[in-house]
Amino acid sequence: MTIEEVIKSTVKMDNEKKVILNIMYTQNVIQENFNEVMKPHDLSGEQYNVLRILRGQKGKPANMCVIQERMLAKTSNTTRLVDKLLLKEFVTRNVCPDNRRKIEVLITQKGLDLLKELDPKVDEHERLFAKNISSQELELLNTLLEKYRTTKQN
Amino acid sequence: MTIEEVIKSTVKMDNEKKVILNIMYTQNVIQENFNEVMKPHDLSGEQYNVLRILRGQKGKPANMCVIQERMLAKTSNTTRLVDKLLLKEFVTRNVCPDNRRKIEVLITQKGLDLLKELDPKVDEHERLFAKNISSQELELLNTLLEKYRTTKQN
DNA sequence: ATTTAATAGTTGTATATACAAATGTCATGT
DNA sequence: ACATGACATTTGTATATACAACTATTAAAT
Repeated sequence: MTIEEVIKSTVKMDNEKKVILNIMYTQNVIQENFNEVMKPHDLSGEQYNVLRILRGQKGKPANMCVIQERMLAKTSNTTRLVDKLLLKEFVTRNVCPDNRRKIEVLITQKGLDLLKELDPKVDEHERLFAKNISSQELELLNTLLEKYRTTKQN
Repeated sequence: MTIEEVIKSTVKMDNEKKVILNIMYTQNVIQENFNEVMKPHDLSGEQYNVLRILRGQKGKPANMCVIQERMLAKTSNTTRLVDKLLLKEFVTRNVCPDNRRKIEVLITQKGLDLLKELDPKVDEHERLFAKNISSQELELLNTLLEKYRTTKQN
């Protein structure tokens, strides 16, 4: 389905506009599919993202800054995401003894178990769309997106 | 900046995962930039989107269904978006006389004036990223995104 | 030692997203 | 006419995003 069909546009659109709509809409499709994967586990996509970051720490505690800078959506509110994960006992949160401004967030065994259960589902989700294009095209798509978003200063 | 640098990942990531992160992050970058354009006018990106759809109706009233199906984010709440636009007097809302279940939403002159003022800024926003790649690459990017998101039933 | 600035995180408010339930209206069958 | 189901929209609730204001702590300057 072309992006014109998606938004039921009848007028001709130039490629500059089309690419923006294509990126926005594709992100939407991916996200909706991902949320479907998470839904049976009562986890939002963003909460999953935080858990994944914490696992990546490999036992080293992460403070809020670290979580924030590893997230895709740089403006999301880490405090409240961690609140939700704390309620579900997927993480622990403690004041850092060396610097009491900082917080040490750690993933619990319960959190690690959940991630392990989710791993194959997430892998499948990633392959679902990727298998629509060849591996050369996949690599090209990555290169083009990176190039597209990197605005040269001048 | 590669996506690995963005999320400060040290481990090797396969292209299936990378492309998802690239799409998600690129959408984020575009959206943040777009919100910056809208901010001085106290308009959210989604409110702008509804106004743009209404202008596209060329005087023909749009009901909620029509607005919804033309929006990129298919699950967004049109009622409340229109509420906000109504408060700012950018649209009118009336019950459809032929079918009282339906609502006729129309853009006002004030709304049209605002869009006219925004047009050049939106054009500039679209070109900002597009000029990072050639027109052939732009076309290729559109094709790849479309192909990527279109999952074959089987 | 005290002020000032920087840093880390939390909280408040408005808006948007996601989804289910509820309301009101219309179309159809009997 | 009345019940039933479909349709169009609204409302409620939980979560997330965007952003500014606030609190607490630490570091630096004098």
